[in-house]
Amino acid sequence: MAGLRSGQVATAAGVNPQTLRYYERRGLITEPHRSIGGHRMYPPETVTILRVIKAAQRLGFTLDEIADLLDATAHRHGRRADAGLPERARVKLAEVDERIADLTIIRAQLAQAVAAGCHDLMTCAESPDCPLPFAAIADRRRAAT
Amino acid sequence: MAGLRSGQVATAAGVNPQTLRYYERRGLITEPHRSIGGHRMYPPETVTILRVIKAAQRLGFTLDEIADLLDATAHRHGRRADAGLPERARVKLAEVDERIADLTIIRAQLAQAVAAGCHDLMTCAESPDCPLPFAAIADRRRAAT
DNA sequence: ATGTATCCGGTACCTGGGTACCGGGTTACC
DNA sequence: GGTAACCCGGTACCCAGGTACCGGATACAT
Repeated sequence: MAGLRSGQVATAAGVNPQTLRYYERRGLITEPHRSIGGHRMYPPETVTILRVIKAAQRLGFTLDEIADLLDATAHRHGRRADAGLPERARVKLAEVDERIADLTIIRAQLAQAVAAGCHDLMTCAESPDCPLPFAAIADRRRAAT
Repeated sequence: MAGLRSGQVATAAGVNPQTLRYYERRGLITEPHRSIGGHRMYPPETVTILRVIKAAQRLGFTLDEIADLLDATAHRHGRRADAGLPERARVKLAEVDERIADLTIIRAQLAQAVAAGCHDLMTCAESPDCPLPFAAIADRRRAAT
């Protein structure tokens, strides 16, 4: 009846016990009941929630986004301007596509450098024959995930 | 004759002036000469070096790797067990391929979630019909860049 | 010679997602 | 009822790659 202790939950979900407290601070899991002595006693579904969090992380959602998503789930009585899962998944999908496109360009450049036999960055930088883009795209900063 | 001041170099290379000092600490650029008053006076090729660094970063090399690469360039009198640019580029290329493969799987899962019309993570987690992998792969941790 | 722009070193802070350590209190099992 | 294993809150630290702030000194143009 009492519930699971933090160590049990952590083991069952495959996470570090500290992570539970961290997620609690971040608002990803709700504060569990406490034993008389102050120890956290978790309901069993917490393990599922943790698995959901980990699955969502693998899909590229940040902890903040996941918190929102779980929140939206929790009190899903209608309106709530923030988009639900389907919408967010579509947005994330677009982000992933963009990231793949970025990496594909990078891949091509690396392949060219290998093919051209660039043996030294500084020499390449001064040679007009080097395929590497030293003339910086410079501006499109911070690629995601 | 004196050389460029840090602000001039930073502007020319499109980086923050603080970044120059940071790179110096990290061993990416060598300590420049100083004016009588102690101000750094850079040789003009520093701008090229910075562009090279930025280009290499875009290709996915870390600052430590770039430091090594520039180092290897600098005193390239023969032996030196650490691989040169061609070898490193091949390794990095493989890493990028792996990352693209990862993202492709993620992309497919997101697309499935969208197609299946998953509307709520917690509900999905309990439904056997949901395509999302809640039963964690869990172990293959920390995907790169 | 003076005003303004720039630079100095040192230190602290940022993002994101945790992990580690501490001294002391609680539970569980025999 | 002892004792081992666990948990508490609080704080500090980790990764990478920077950025920001500070008081004071320098450089350069006039």
